Amino acid sequence: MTSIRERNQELILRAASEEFADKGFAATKTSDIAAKAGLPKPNVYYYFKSKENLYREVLESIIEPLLAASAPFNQPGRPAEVLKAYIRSKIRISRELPFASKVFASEIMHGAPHLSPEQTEQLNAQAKHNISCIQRWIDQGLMAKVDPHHLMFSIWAATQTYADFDWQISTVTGKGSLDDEDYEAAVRTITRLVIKGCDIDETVPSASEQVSNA
Amino acid sequence: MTSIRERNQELILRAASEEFADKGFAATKTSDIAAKAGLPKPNVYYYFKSKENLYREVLESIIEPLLAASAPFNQPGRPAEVLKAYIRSKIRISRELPFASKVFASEIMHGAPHLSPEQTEQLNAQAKHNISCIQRWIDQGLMAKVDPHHLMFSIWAATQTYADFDWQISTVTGKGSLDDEDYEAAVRTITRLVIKGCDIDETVPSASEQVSNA
DNA sequence: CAACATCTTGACCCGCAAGTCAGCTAAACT
DNA sequence: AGTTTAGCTGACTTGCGGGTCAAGATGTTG
Repeated sequence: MTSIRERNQELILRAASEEFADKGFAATKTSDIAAKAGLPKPNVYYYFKSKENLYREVLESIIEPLLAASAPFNQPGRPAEVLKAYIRSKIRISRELPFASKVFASEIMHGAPHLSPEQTEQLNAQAKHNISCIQRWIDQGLMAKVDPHHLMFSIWAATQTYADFDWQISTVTGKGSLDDEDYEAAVRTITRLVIKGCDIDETVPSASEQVSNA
Repeated sequence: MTSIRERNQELILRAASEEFADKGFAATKTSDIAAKAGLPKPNVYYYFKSKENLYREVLESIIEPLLAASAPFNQPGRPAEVLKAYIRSKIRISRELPFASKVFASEIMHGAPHLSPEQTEQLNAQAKHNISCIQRWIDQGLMAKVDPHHLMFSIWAATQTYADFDWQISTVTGKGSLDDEDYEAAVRTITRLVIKGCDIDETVPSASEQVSNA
């Protein structure tokens, strides 16, 4: 049916996110996007109104996954489980959506000039919610008094870095790209820092409590 | 004497680092740099050969401070002191050189296309040194077995984030800019995560051992 | 003050990349 | 087959921004 349209839009979007991630918005040429997508330049404009539009769609595509990563904070749960799940999700995004992730980070670095106020508000609200959630845990004595803002910034940064600074990571580790085990090690390390840093004792194993309600 | 030259170069460099930090290399217009410096555009070219040159000088300016931040790793010292000093230095750089710092991060994000091989190598060597230093501590049983690579990535990311994602931090905290106490809290939080995450016990107070050699 | 160097500036050039368009081809529908 | 819609493309326009220049202003030195 509209499979041509869908296929080409997808090709262009994919190419665009790679190019934008690599070079940034301004340094990216639409002709390069077209070339990477294997299409002539006017096709890009046939499917997307403008370079900026295309960029916004790339940005758009990462927002929902990012919000979804905060899901653990939106249900009741003990600190250890929530934080672990959050860290794991954030790392997964850095791994599975590295380009869009990087584009997003770059956008934030420059003051989010292309994000709509609604998007900004949505992300901001979620961040604030997560922080207040942590504050509640502290008040309830479930974890140590670690500044929730700075804790969140550290988690955000430590997980995001695997998308943003992939070049640095490749250079320092000497590996072209990280494998499953590397990402597991990343999750382990960050989780450890956070869990131990917050003095969260993990007496109860994770699986048991969810099945039975005793 | 050459005070005109020095003054104007300084003005231009300062303006340039702000502009490059704000918008990135490609999106920055030399005319905007000139305007921010309060000079006509040709002056920029009178003092600096090209936009790229100017950019490289901004980059250059942050490398030495960054290497200096790793100084604690270059002298013998116990893990707690070294890591604390490193974290504090990195945060200080993010605070005191926020623009150049951001420019550098952006450069790294895009694969360091403007860094000379020597600069890359120097930074890389220092990073590897720091990591092997941590590995040695682990081997000596001075800290827990935390993957040194990922530990360094986390520290780098968590400290760097205060320069790179200042907008996000302002938005989430609701503050226009962070004050002394905020940066202290940042240092405290990151230090805590690292020290506790690495199971480093801080039995010996820091001051005593350096003065007396008993 | 003369002559020399440094600095400043408005006006200009030029290349590059965003975006357009007219006309084409290939599907889809009847 | 014939008509309509969707998709494709080479060739073009246009504006913007990096970089230059030649002439003037302002210092500097003996």
